[in-house]
Amino acid sequence: MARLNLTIDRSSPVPLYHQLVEGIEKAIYDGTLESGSRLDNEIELAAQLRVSRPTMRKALAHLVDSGLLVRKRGVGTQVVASQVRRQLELSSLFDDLQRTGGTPSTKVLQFEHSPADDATCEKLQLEPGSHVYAFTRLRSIDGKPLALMRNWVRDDITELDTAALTERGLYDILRDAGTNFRLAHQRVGAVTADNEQAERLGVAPGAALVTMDRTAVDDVGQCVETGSHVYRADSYSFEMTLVHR
Amino acid sequence: MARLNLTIDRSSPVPLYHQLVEGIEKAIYDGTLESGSRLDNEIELAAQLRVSRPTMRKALAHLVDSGLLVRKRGVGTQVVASQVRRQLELSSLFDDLQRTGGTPSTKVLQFEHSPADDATCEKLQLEPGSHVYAFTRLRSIDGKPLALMRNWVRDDITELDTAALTERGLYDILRDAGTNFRLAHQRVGAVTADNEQAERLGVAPGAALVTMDRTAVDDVGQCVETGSHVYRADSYSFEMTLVHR
DNA sequence: CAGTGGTCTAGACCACTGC
DNA sequence: CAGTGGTCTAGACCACTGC
Repeated sequence: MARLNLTIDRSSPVPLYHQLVEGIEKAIYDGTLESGSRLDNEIELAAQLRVSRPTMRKALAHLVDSGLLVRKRGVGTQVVASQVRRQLELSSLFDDLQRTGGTPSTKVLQFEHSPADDATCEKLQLEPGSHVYAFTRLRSIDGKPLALMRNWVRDDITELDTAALTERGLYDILRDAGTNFRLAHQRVGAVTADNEQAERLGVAPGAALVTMDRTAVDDVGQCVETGSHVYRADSYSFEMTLVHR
Repeated sequence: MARLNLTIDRSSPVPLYHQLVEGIEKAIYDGTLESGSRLDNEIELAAQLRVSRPTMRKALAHLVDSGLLVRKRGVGTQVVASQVRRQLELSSLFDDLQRTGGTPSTKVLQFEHSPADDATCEKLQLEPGSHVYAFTRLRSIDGKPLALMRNWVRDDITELDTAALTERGLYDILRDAGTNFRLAHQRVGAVTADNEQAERLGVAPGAALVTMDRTAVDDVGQCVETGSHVYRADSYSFEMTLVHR
């Protein structure tokens, strides 16, 4: 039962519970806390680290949610098996593409700013006839085509154009314009490539593609963006970790 | 700004915060709390419902996590747009298949209880040469083939056989045997059907299939099960909601 | 039975938001 | 500036687990 050896900085603007999370994460990843090992009980941990029990609990709950710890009443708190943890990785929200490591590039195949059809207005919760940005991008990694992405974005957040979308990711642009994303709903499926998709993505017609439809919501409950993407199945898959509450 | 009108039962074994969650969920779904409307601030809500502020906060945090509310410091708490909520649905852990509504049936195509290969031992974190259950099932809904599922399960939880797997879902059996699932790591992708898969699933060779590989962990950090599944893409997709913390 | 996490309270102080 | 959610404390009591 390894004793935690963290230093907490009370003058830091970083919340105590978050310092605890980071410290424990680090201890798990560098091996101080071994895979499968048990932690002291939360009351003792709180005393050792000189924080209140609720603060300690908040940190532990966060680590449970992110899949690093499992807890059981009457039993204790354990570090989850490393085999599983290794898969978790850093799969944070919306950075699917960066994760792969290569250099991404984007080509804007089509761009317009025009009245949205009814289905799009419904999805983005806009008045019928509202204008939206609609565009199609081809995303490549190290020059190799990976994804064909069609998106619709509300036009009252920031101005979009082909140049901006070529230079930067959509979420990057929207975040800079003050959007705080909170929720995304995704549907992932499969399809075979039609002739156009095959040509754009450099695969044979009939090759398997991963499809992803997404709608994203910001911190004031507003639908900001909806998109319909296809990815080459030979070089892309979605990873996710489900935590049972 | 709709006033919440819930009744809290302090003699109930159901935790207060959970009663609050259920009450607010109900108010959202039956329209008492309209899409996009603002709730009173958490201190007032706590006073109205005669609970402490931390308890109220715990309930609200849960609703934020499940995608029904969005909060912003200095601004307030709002109900998220109904278009998004409608998609969230009840996508709880591991009930992917039940969700579709039809009557599921299962045919066990292959079943063995034998020493696992090294890759499987690694995944399930077992000593090399340990025995595991390995089996392949065909899952149909209303008689229509939907999924071809290959699984490996540790053998020290409960006894498995073809009859049990034909009658009941794997997770159902394992839960009954005392397993409390906590985590699952999934990878979802796409592939085209080979001849055998096509025949089993009743599609043409080359048709698109959704692939899913999963490893599941219980509440003591142990890997219980790993599986590799393929689904007909024309009748199946994965839905998920990502919440940004 | 002792050990553990789970729930709940009543408060204090603070940081961010929007006018 | 008033209004809001975010952080933190120190405690009480309870329910489940495994021996």
